[in-house]
Amino acid sequence: MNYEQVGNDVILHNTNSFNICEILECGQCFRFFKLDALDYVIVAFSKVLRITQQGNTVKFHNTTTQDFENIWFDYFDLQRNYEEIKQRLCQDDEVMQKAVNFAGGIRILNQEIWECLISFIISQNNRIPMIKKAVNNLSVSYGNKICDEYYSFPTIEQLLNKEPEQLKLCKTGFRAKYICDAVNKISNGEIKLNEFSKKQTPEIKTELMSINGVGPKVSDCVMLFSCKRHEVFPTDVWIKRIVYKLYFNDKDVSLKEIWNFSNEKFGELAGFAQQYLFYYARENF
DNA sequence: CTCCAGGGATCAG
DNA sequence: CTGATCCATGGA
Repeated sequence: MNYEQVGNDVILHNTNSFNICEILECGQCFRFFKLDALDYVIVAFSKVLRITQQGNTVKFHNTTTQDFENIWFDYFDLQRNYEEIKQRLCQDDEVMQKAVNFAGGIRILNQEIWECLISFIISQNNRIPMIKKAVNNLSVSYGNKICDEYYSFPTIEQLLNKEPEQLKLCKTGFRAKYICDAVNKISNGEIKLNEFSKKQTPEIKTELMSINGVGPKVSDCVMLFSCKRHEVFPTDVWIKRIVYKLYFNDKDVSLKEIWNFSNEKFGELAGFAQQYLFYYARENF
């Protein structure tokens, strides 16, 4: 892979394991807008980025080499060798071979922790289109306008001292009080998001789960999608279904059995395996 | 109309 | 520790 600045765009050549549709639609991220097939607008880090793709050429519109190197390179996890990851996961595993064959262009985005946390709090018992709407409503109501109809996700300060009833206007529903609790615990220093990178995974999980409305699934998503903890295996209804069906011969198993299974089978690659399986399950069952 | 969604809190046994 | 019920909201 190599890249070059052409006018106002940065163009990636010879990109492998990269499909912008699969990356965005696989459920890890909620702040994007589809303009066309392989033509998306992403809002992250208070910036608006349009991406188009043709084959293994990816164009980042209206950006600079500086932003590409400082923000988007890590955001899209471009330093990681996904070919090797896929090869290791598919070794002696026909299920994973199908999943990877279906969507081998998935990459795990490295998102901002704060936004990721609030987004996945909203995700509980909710549907993806509704989650996207609620997150966007919060951004329009409390964030800053970046350009056109695009707004940055609100900062912690911008959500400070808001009542649950106010946040419900953004269609967050019963989760509004959970958002308030997250804001409070972070703003009073009880939870320090910027120290997560120094901590062990179980320690982060305990801290996240001290927030009302954050359980094992939401905390695993936050750790996988914004803390680079690839050994976790976020287990929701879809993952349960596909793991039963494809690995346990339709036998209903407990959460702990699924975690033990993923840990033994996928180990440090469990998070990647989860994304391939999740997208495969969502689109095919 | 009813049912349910990328879960988790709460309560009963 | 395991299971049932409820939660806002809106689309099917």
